Amino acid sequence: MSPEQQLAHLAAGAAKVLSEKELLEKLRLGRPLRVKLGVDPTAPDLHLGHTVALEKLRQFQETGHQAVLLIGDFTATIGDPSGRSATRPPLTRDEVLANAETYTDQAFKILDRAKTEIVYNGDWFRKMNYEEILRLNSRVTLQQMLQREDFRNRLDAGQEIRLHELQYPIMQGWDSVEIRADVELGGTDQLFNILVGRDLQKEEGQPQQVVIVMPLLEGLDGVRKMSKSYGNYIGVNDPPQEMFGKLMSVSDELMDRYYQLLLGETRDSAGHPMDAKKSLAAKITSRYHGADAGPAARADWETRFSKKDLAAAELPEIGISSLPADLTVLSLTAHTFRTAFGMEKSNGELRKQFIMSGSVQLNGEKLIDPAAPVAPQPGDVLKLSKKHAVRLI
RNA sequence: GGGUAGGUGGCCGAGUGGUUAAAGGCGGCAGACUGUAAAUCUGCUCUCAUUGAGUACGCUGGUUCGAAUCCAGCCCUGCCCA
Repeated sequence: MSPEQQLAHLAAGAAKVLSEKELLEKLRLGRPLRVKLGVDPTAPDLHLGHTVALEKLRQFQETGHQAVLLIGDFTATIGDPSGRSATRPPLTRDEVLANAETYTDQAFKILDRAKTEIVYNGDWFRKMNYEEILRLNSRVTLQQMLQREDFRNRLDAGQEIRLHELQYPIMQGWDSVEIRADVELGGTDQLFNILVGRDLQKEEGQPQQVVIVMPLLEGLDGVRKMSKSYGNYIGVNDPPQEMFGKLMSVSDELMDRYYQLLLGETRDSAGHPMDAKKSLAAKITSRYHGADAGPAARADWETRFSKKDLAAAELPEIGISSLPADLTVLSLTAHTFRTAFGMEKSNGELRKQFIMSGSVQLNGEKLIDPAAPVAPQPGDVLKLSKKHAVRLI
């Protein structure tokens, strides 16, 4: 590919490229560019929001450039204040390292492991002494930091900003110096941090990195960005059925967004929105679970939700022998939620919401008395809610 | 260091001695309707138990028959001043 073709390919879908001109110049150097993507292992699981930038990194990789995946093991113990209205609780080092492990494993569902350089910023930050930290800090002014929207907002709203949070952009910027990054990728919320990297590189006499920021992917609620802490995410490791199901629950508007950001396509507005959504869900499920997984999840989903044929659907199974003694509707419901779905529900919640509302059904028959004894047989289907059902074996 | 405002349930936010487990909103969950969409409607939303009980309004003590509400000390945050 010519530099010009590369440029078009690599800039596609970005919210902002600073600047295309600089990127073109770098591409014309004819050497592999060092493309940095920093990941913040504050949560172990990668979700589709992360994949937007990872996909872009892969495009660079496929075009012959060097992907540098920076694990922010040190910075994660601070917590990136980006886009946050409150201080984030810090993680311990062990938590961070454990997260980083699963994180990279999942990242390599997208990236080519053999061609990816992985670096940990703890490697340099842990060695810094106070003198060096002061020197680094002296290069940035408070005013510069306060240009950042989220700091500014918090300041204006009278919310606390702890000083260590101000360090985050500086540290992220220093990472770029250490890596000698030619390009840094990130979400739009990373723009400021990435720009700090440019400043620091300039001071160090390095060529400045090109900034490519990708749009932020909204989470399942369609409002806030996808994030583990909002609980509105689709994990890369979510099982196929769950992934498919979550995608089916998004609004039509959000579906269009997902088409654009995750598939790089525009949704065909001719067909029924539901069909478009099924197609989106199948494609994404296939992407992370293999080509067969999407169609399989789709067929399964249709059996279960379109035809409402629970008897024929793939369901989690629960052994009758594992059930507690003196089984009542209440204890059966609690046990099933816990073992099949890992959900702890209070008795009041189970009683009032699930049982007495008629949500809990055994083979389609409502079990509305929490205290009533039940004796499920092998093959019975226990439905807890529209989205939760199991087969007893 | 001084002054001042404040700290209420996941969040926001009422509440200033007693029907206050604490109005209202948001969020969340369940149901109806549907396309597991949107919109709408209904119910639930501290915990345990069948009516009932326990725990809860920054923390610790105190006043009182009774406190989220009054008093004292402490901790924390914002703002103004130094």
